[in-house]
Amino acid sequence: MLSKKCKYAIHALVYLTERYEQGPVQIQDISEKKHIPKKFLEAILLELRHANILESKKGKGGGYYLVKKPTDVNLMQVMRLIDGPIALLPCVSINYYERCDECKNEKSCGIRDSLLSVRDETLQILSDATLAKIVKRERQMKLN
Amino acid sequence: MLSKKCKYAIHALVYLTERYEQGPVQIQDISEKKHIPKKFLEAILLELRHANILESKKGKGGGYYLVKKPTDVNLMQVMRLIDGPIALLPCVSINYYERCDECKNEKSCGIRDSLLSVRDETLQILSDATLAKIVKRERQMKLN
DNA sequence: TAAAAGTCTACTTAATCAGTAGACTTTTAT
DNA sequence: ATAAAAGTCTACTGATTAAGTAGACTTTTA
Repeated sequence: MLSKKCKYAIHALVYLTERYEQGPVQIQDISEKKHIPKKFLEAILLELRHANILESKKGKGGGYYLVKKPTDVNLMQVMRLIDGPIALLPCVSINYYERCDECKNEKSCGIRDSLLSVRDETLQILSDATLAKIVKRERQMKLN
Repeated sequence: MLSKKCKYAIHALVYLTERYEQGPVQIQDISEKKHIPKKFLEAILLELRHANILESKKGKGGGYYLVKKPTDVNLMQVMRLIDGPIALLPCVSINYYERCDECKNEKSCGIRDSLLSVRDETLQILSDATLAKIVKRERQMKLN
């Protein structure tokens, strides 16, 4: 399961994508509309800013806004940033690889094989899910 | 990520599958061969027995053995049993469903859609990964 | 009947999750 | 100039879970 932090991050990003290039949005605003604890949200947005996904403007009239293009941010990136590994075991992880004690030979591990497939399929779907696509899908859905 | 407990459970099951219908295998044996802390392994095997995947024999010459057929036990079952939900969010979970506060309308949630795909693909792969297939794959791999 | 096995309850210890508090800095409108 | 509005940053807190451990107990068999 994703952490709540990650879920909040995604929802905040979707909110900011809906307001892309419309000036800064205040934390307070996002917090209220998306029901995310304000203080917690502050920390999350800061993290997204440090990753150069968001930028902020301080002072009155300030707030957060998306600097990357909505087509250039996807769920894989966000999940990796906030929650870390996507793979189900360290021995099939790309960014957090660690050898597995239980098997002498990784090549002949029958478990690894399936979990590699899961990882690949998951990465495929998540990297295809850009903020642009998510928001587009929501707008289309709402027409029905 | 899977818990270590779940990883241990899978490795123990594979070990018992390799010895299917060859009489009980002692905890000590599994523990040593698979490098799993014995006391921890005891708890895991007990859980698998309560789920009617394993059966045990007490007393001297006792141990654990697989009662379900190796074709009837798959990674989806084991992961659900030990770690719980497979889905990445409660709102896309089959067995642990919970409504998501952030979206007014679940149908029009653009995030949900991708995570449903991830869940479906994952379940597909994991339920196809039976103990029989895993062991078969290992045996074939070892020939090379 | 002793030794070998699994069973069960109850700890423990460390890490992570999900936040909160509060002082600080920057910016803008008056 | 300065008050108010905004984000920044460090440090804490409390609850839960992960990963085991201890130890007494029961069952079986040679």
